[in-house]
Amino acid sequence: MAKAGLDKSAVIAKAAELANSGGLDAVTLKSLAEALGIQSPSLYNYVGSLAELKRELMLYGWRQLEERMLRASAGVSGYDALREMSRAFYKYARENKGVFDAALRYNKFADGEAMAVTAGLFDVVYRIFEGLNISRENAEHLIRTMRGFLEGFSLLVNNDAFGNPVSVEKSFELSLDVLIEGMKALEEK
Amino acid sequence: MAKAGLDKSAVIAKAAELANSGGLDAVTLKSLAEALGIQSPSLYNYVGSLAELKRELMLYGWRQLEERMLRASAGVSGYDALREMSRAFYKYARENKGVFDAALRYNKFADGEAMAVTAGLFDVVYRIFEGLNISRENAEHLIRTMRGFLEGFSLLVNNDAFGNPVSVEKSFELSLDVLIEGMKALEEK
DNA sequence: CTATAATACTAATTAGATTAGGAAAATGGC
DNA sequence: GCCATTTTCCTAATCTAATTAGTATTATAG
Repeated sequence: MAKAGLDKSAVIAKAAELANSGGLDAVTLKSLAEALGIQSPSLYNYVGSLAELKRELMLYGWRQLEERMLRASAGVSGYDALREMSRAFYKYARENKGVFDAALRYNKFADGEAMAVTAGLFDVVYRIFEGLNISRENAEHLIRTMRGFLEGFSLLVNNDAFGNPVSVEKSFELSLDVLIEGMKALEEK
Repeated sequence: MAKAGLDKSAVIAKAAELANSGGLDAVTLKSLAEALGIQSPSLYNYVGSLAELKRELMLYGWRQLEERMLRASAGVSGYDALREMSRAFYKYARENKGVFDAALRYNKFADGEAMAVTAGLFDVVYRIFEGLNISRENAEHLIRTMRGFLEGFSLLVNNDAFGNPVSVEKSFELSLDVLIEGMKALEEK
């Protein structure tokens, strides 16, 4: 049997592909092995279990998100940076449904590795908030507001949960307006 | 074999209990049957499959949410009603992690029954927004903003995704402030 | 050119969902 | 109260997917 010449990152990447095309539940060791042209037990050379594979997918998603968000906010500052970063987040979620689903579902502060992955992301976000004339304490809360909105809105869109035909893109932009105006109003008090 | 005297709603209720105590993944036909004191094949007298059971759990969650939100906003109007309703949503999510998870995960506008369940909920929300001096078109968008935030924030809290010790309750209240101030600012334009 | 490690395989086990077929309990009509 | 029907439950069997065990083959280091 010729070796397939795989490595862990290739396995994760293929799992990401499967997740994005068929949904996270379509990622099984069986389907993944088949997609890679090997037998499912062989996957244990790369991952410890199906659960671990999904966790890797979660980390993979957060790494990619960080990269996109970082890139999107480069060279921009203030509320524009916040907007650009939010759009990058949303765009990634829309274009990578399966991986995003994994990122959300296993989005826990359980261990060091998961924290390390999101730490970089937080650096970016904190830096943006520093340029926003917002107190450190409020920033802590408002970042949570943004996280909540971005993750929830993206999840809803990915689930086709908005039943009516009103433009989703417009809803997103208007939501950003509301959030930003709200933050500004808060600081003026 | 003495009959257990079950019916569909008792089965769903027990599934909800299992989901809330051990997480949605802890709900298997095996564990559910055991909790009910019957054998797993007997469950097919009440539900067509595991997938259908989870769907029922989703509907169960939305029905309960509607009831809570309706109750919370009774006798209140304007932005206070929005606040109370949001708090009721968040509270339910916090106190019913497993069911809420099911409600989110299967939150699609797939079929008539799912739409019927959430239709009542939307009536309540639309009525509140009518008292808010917000145009019908904007209301459509802002409801999505609120849904996004509420679902996302609740999910994050349930996943312990907020790693630092800053008060989550305060974050929630401040988020409502921001959202409401933002909406007001929007109307003043 | 060999020793070791890495990669892949087949075969077997396990858990859980589901199906098939049958027995016992409840129910409705008389 | 009694029978026919339906409902509820059971055991046995099947199926799919994860996982484990054990082995062969390919790569790689020296």
